[in-house]
Amino acid sequence: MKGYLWQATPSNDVHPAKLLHWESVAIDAVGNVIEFWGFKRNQGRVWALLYLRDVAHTAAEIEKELDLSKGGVSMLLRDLERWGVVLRVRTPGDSCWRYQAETDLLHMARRVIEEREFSFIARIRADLEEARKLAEADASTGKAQIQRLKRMETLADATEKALKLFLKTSRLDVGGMFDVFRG
Amino acid sequence: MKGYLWQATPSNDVHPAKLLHWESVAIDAVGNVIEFWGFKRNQGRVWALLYLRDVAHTAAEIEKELDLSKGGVSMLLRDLERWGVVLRVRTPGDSCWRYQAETDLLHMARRVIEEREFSFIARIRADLEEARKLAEADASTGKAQIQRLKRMETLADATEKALKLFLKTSRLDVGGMFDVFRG
DNA sequence: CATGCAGTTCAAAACGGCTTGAACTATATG
DNA sequence: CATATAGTTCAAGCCGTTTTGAACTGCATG
Repeated sequence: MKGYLWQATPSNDVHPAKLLHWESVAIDAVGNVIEFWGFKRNQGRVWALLYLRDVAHTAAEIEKELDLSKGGVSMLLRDLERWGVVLRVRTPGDSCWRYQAETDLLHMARRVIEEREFSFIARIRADLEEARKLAEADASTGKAQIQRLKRMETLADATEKALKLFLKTSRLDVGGMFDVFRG
Repeated sequence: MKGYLWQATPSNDVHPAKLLHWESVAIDAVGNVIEFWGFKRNQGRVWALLYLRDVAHTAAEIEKELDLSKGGVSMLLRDLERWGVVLRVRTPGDSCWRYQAETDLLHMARRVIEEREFSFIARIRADLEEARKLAEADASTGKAQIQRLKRMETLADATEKALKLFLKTSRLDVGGMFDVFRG
């Protein structure tokens, strides 16, 4: 959840490798959702390219199609592979790796978010609790202020609860997508 | 939902106006949650200061307490006022405005997110739909690709559904907080 | 083992959002 | 009306994140 003022791929750009127009529209759309989920736009774009094409591509091909740098592609693929949404395969005769899309994105988004966000919220709650304890220890603190600190803790609680429900929901919602994304 | 590697207010900083240590811990914690919700960290900090102190402050005071710039405070207050979480009051005798916290933050967070996110998701869905239509119009598109484009639309659907539930939940969760945050 | 291409690394550049601060406008006061 | 102080605006600067590209490593092949 951040600022969402992305550029809308107004047209086939100047250096297009061979991406069809509709491909780039779809690929960028996926890039935007995934960015919304807190990942890099280009992680989503790489995955989307591989998923749409349904053919294992080499890093060099991805680089040309999406107009990214060699180093960038390498790092993006490493992330996607680590998260299990892209598979690195070596066709028997061929001497270099090819990459292909694997499983759906939300599956991985959930996992990553789960691990990332909860420690985040836990930290906030810990800070608020610490603040309250310090305030309580300080004789000059008014009763009402302690009240307000406690109420702020509810803010963290509510956020955590909401986040939990969010993840649980996306698990259920996506239940049907589990298979939907294969083939 | 973005990267959450914030600095933990390790100690009373160098130029503190007169913020107590526990105050700054709490204020920063609120800044962090609110940033998580997609707002500016300092919007949360300003609100938190006013809420914790429960006394109307002048812009100059806020500026000193939180070590912000004059211009920054002006803009932050404008946003908070627009969202209805901070009230601008003028005490009879006094010649300058004072600001005080009003209602809880989640109330406003929900409203703003609601309006912001849905147009965001709508846009993504529209792009995916457009891509699919273009692909369908192109004779060279394979059947399987159209399938995959449709499946990508489920990604937007699932995201939207999850978001809706998220907001609804936060509404329920916060139901009890509605009053909790007053006085 | 020399050559060349695939893949990795990382310092530096590019980018984007946030904040600053100086110039400006508005408003109160004598 | 002159002056002072509060509040606003916005171009420029700052800062964190992402991307680039050149140097490097590793591996396959002749």
